[in-house]
Amino acid sequence: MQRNTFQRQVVLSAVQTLCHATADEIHRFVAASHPGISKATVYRNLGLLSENGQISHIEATSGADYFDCTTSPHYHLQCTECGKIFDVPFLYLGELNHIPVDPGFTVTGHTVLFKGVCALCNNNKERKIK
Amino acid sequence: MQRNTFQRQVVLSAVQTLCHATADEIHRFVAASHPGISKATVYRNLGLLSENGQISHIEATSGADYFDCTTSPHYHLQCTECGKIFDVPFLYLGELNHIPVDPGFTVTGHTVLFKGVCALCNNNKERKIK
DNA sequence: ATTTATGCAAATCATTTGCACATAG
DNA sequence: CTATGTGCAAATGATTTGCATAAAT
Repeated sequence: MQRNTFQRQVVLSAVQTLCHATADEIHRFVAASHPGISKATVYRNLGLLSENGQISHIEATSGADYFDCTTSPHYHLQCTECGKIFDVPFLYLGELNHIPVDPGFTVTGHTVLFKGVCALCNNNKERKIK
Repeated sequence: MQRNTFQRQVVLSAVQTLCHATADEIHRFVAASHPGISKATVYRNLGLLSENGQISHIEATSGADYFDCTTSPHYHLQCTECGKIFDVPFLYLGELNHIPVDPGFTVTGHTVLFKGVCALCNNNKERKIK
C-alpha cells in the first residue's frame, strides 16, 4: 500500500503550482521551503504520482521531461529555444490509437509533440538581428 | 565545405543497410568491418547526414534515438518491450503544422510516435503466462 | 512491527566535447 | 596548405539505483 508522505504532498503541490515543470525545477521549488527533500525523492514521487494519474508525464524528445498538473489528454508545444512547454488545447486525436497496423501488434498509445518558437523567444531573436 | 570521408560513407551505408538503428547499433555494425571507427565519429556523422537530409533522425521519448534510412515524412511505432522501431505507412498529418496557436508562436514541426507491443514481444509475453 | 519511503552518493545511459593529430580538397 | 574531420578520453545531463536509516500504517 502506498503511503501519504509529507514529501509526496509537497511534490504534488509543487507540480500543481508550477503547471509545467521539469524534475529539476520542481526540486528547486520544493527545496526552497524544504531543503531536506532530495532530488531522488522528487523523481520517485513524480513517477508514482504519474502512475496514480494525479499528474501527467510529458516525455520530451530532447532535454529533460516535464510534468503537468493537468491529466486530461491534450498535446503540447515545446519551444526549441527555451524548452518551455505550452498547452495545445482543443486537439486530441484519440482515433490515432486505432490506426491499422499488422495484426499481432498492439497499439497502446501515441505521443504528439509540436516544436516551435514561443512569443518571447521570437521577440529575443528579432532584437538580435537589429 | 563538407568533406566526403571514408567514415562518413561507411556510416551512411550502415544506416541504409540497417534501416532503423540506434547510434550504438550503427557503431557496432560499422566497427565489425572497420574497428578503427570511433563512436564519436559515428555520432558526428549521423548528425551531419540528418542535417543534409540523407537520413532521418527518429527522436525517441525514452532510450536511445534511432536513425532511419528513409527520408520521406512518416511516423513510427516503437515497441515498449524491445525498443524496436516500425514504420507507420500511409499516415502523415502535415496539416498539424498549421494548428492555430497564439500569434507570436511559430510552429516549425511536430512529432508523432506510437507506442505499442510488437508481434514478437506479444508472443513472448503469452508464453510467459502459460 | 513491518513495509514503504527517504537521503545520500554512486552508477547508468545516451550523447557531446576538448584536444592533438590526420587527411580531403 | 588549411580547414574539416577523426580518435580518444573525459565531461555532460537526466535519471535511476543500492543501501542504511526513518517514518507511515
